[in-house]
Amino acid sequence: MSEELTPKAAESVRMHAPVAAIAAIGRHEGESVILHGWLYNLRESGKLLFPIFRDGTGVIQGVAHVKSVPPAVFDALKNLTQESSVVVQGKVRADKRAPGGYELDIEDLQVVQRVPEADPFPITLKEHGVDFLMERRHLWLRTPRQSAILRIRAEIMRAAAEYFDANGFIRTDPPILTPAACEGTSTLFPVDYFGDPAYLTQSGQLYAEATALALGKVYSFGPTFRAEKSKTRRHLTEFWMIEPEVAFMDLDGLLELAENFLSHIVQSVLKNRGAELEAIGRDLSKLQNIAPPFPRLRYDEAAEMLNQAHKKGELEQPFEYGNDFGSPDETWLSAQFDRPVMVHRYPAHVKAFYMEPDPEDSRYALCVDVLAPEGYGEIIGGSQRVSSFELLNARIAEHNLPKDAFEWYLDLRRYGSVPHSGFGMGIERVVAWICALDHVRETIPFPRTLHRMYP
RNA sequence: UCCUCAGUAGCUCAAUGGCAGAGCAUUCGGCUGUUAACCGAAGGGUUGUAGGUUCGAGUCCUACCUGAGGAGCCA
Repeated sequence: MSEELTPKAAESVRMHAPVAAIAAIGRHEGESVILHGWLYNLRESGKLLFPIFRDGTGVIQGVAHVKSVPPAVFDALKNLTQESSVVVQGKVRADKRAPGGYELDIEDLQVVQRVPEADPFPITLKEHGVDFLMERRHLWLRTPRQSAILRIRAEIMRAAAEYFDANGFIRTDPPILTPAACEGTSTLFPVDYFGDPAYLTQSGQLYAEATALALGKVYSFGPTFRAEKSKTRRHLTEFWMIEPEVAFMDLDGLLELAENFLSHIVQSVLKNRGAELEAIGRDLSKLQNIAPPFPRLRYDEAAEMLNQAHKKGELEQPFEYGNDFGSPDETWLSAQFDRPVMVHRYPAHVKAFYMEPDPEDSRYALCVDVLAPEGYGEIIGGSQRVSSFELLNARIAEHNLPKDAFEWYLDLRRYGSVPHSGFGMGIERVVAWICALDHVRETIPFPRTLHRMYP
């Protein structure tokens, strides 16, 4: 292998031009540039070749006529196979016929690795099934649509961290390995920790509460794991969550934080990744009106809306007051608004043990679920946390949780307890909504689902 | 865990119980502006597995395997 690379590296000495990224190639109009990339597709028409190159930033069509390039370059181009890696030099020319506005008049070509035709790149430009693509996720990522989604994902993560960093939050990441089940073992992945049982975290929240009482405003950002056998377009067993936690913040403050935070993310994606959104066919008008204030709905009001919807035949199943919303309920509710809707004050008994009861009516919890529009359902879940030692202690007992494992968590109420609130936002669901994808498996480079661990 | 659906060429899919097919991909040939280019030709099959019904099964029946969609649970 090394003897094959050496002469080719030497050959590149003959190329003299700046290396350009396709996304920014317009800056070099009229100039010769070098692209580092791969062959995306090759069309030919007699003595004219139209190779399309991609470099990870975009796609551009090259043009080579048999008389315009050296015979060796023409032959090498003509014999290129899909996804062969190349270094190509050409002159940038504006062309109205080109989708990106520019074409490359090819001058020189160095083939880094030619994909053999006996074993061609499996993902063609035609349709493929989900199973086939998921088995080849490592190659599927090279397609324009998938790489655009990953760029948008990266922008969502960047903008999310930017919002907190710019507003006085300190990033404090929780452990991934946790010593005990927080809310029952059934949803956790067990691991062997030097002979002792340990679990992959299903939420950093409890730890974020500790760091919030140390630092005031904090957030954590990392992977979380759920061993539930969920098999839907909204679930992964490994997903990324960003979780702010703020000391002295009540539920009203949390609602404001959530709407400002989400709006910042959407507006940042529109500003910095508009081209990618258009490339995947996103209707931008649906995102442009994502700005505060978001509609707020008490659980009771939402329940009433669901009942009316059922009477009108818009919902198949009747909603039973007192239950948590089912998936079809959330989908219907979120489709009623042009921006995320914040449903708050659920019945306490359907929510987690650590949620503060509403002082005006203790049957309700000071909690909120944020449902994304266009039927995307829950993207944020949060609450004001129980601040009373006595109440939290009683709740832990009621839920038959192992008290020893929660001693440190109770300490947070023994020593300088304050009202505090926080939420968790699932990154993949936000990416799915902003990109209008029908499945979260396309929102993360290598999804982990119930039946898939490869690649 | 439950419900529904699917599995045929490398891929996407056809085939009334009666000869295993098409488009794309690959190879060869043609074309000086192609836009998932097009035109012509070639190669390519243990119809998911096991059993059963039948003169005859890709097709009907049973079980299993694999995957997908949904429910529950959740972000």
